[in-house]
Amino acid sequence: MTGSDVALAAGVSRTTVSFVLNNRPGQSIPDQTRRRVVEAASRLGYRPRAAARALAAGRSDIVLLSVPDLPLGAAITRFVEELAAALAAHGLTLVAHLAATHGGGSLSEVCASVDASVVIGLTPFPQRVVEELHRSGADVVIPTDKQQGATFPTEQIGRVQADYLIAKGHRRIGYALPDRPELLDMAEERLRGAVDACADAGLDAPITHAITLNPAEAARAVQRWRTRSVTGICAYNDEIAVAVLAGVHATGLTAPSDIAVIGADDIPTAAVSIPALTTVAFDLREVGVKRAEAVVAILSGAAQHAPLIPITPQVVERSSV
Amino acid sequence: MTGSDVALAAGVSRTTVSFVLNNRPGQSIPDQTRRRVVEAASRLGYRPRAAARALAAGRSDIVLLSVPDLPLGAAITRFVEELAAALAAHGLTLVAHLAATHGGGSLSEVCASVDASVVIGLTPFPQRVVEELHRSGADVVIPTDKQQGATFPTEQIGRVQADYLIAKGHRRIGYALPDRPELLDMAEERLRGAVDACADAGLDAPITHAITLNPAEAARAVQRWRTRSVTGICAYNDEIAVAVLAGVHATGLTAPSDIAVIGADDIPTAAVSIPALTTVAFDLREVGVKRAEAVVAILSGAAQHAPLIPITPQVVERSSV
DNA sequence: CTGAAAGCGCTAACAT
DNA sequence: ATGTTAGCGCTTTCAG
Repeated sequence: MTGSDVALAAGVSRTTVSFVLNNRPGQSIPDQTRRRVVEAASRLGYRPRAAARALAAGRSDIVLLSVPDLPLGAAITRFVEELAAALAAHGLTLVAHLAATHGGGSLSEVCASVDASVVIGLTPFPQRVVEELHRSGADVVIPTDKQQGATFPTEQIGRVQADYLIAKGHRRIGYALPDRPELLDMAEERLRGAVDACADAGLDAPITHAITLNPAEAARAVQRWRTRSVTGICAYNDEIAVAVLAGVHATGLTAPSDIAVIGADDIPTAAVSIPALTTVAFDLREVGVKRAEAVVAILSGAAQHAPLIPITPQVVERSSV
Repeated sequence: MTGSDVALAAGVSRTTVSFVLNNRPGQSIPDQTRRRVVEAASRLGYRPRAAARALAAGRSDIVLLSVPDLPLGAAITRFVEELAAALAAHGLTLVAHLAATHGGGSLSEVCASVDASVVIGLTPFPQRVVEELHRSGADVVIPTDKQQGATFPTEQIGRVQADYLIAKGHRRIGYALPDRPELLDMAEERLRGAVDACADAGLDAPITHAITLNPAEAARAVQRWRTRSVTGICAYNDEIAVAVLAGVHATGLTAPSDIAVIGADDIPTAAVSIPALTTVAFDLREVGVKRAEAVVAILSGAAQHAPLIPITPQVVERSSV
């Protein structure tokens, strides 16, 4: 099933087939001919061979998304779906590279193997990786270290958490950090928002503790917060929040009366934790389509870098605060 | 940086470059020449262009994994990593297609766009989708409806759950099904294992209830189980298990004294639920490498279909049973 | 043992 | 407005 077959079947030349199937602008092809070609193509079940197209055009229509193994929950899924759909609308195809350590190495190899034109990450790629990626054939890599922050700025979520606690009357805030080092980058960003919120409210910066997913260890952290008279905890995410909740339970305390905790991400189990977890949710769907637009703009030379896309986190009130 | 550049730099022909870089067997190339080529290639940072290679060879080295949006937890991540690594060892590259509904449609489009030679799913592809995929250029698609079951059989996990409960003295078992319809296929497989275990022990089949991630609704299910004197619940997965736990708490009961619950998957938060969730974990790493071997075997014509790969689930004892 | 030559299926100048 | 032609970078018979 090649383009020539279609040309033959439609009684036109190969070029014409290419023109109409790619909807090449600046060509005035009679609707009559156009229709014949389209009809022949679909009748024959013609699918252009991606490799040939990429080779000839000098660039593929593959967008590679580097997905770190992070528990971002359903939000990230929606983001990916929306991104894929929006990209597809522009003729681009999204595939993902799942890696525990989203460093360089395997990513650039995959990039070369799939002949990706664009590589997208959730957090900025270090300059070293960016160069590696370009060497592997990527035309555009976003986000990069230099030009901007993460795909979407997550300080907002730390800020919303702290603001909520503060509005509820808490004056001494704690921040529960994850213990997994890969999460630290993202955690610091979220923490920053909480720090700012406290500063704006004239409060001390949150007292941080790293939390392990283990009730006994979480209990220790809770105790330390208590001795510093912390009454409200912002957790990096819902997993950590649930661990903190386990910690307060293990120390014989109860949330929210003794200590309030607010999570982030609104994972499915947040609603069924004990007590039900108050958390902040955010919708990444719009980020997905905005990202896609940015990619298209850069690819077409209409833009240099992808803009930062704000998110608007919203607290989901349940009973842990 | 093309193959000709390397040939020029190494003072050999293009053909020779291709031969040594691909380690083509049946050619006796002097180590001297071989070394010169390799050296030149690495010095120039040569990367063969995937599109050109795929076009000429008639097949790419891309393996596409269809990842449904299911909360399979960390296990799946390990599987993907291992699969990717094992595939890479054979010169194949793994990329993922993330889709909420892992039906046909977009999958086959992505397959065509990335020019994948192999498409792998977690659960069997319906015959219709298999054909679509082949039309999109996939040489091998696994698992298919006809030939075998899922990539790894998960009945085992239902069986292990029920066996554990039975060993603890429970005679009336309940099974907590997810309410999301996309999960039903997999849930039924797991349930089947529990049903078998009960049958083998001479017990009635588990009483099933669909569970929503919502304490009040879960409580209703718990009450119904109670009136049927169920004392032990197997949950489809840990999320559902945590919801059941919330249900027993909401009805004023406590686990495990009033009712025991065992989950599946061992998600990170299982350790910090209240009470800590007893669950069954399984290691998919070996499945990953076995799958990769099967793919290579099929691609080389040494095998027809991929074998079913057994998993050995193990219960992680905590305090909900 | 190495090189020359013919495409793989498609795009894009260039010609008609 | 359509067809002709020349590659894209690589693999792979087939000669030398």
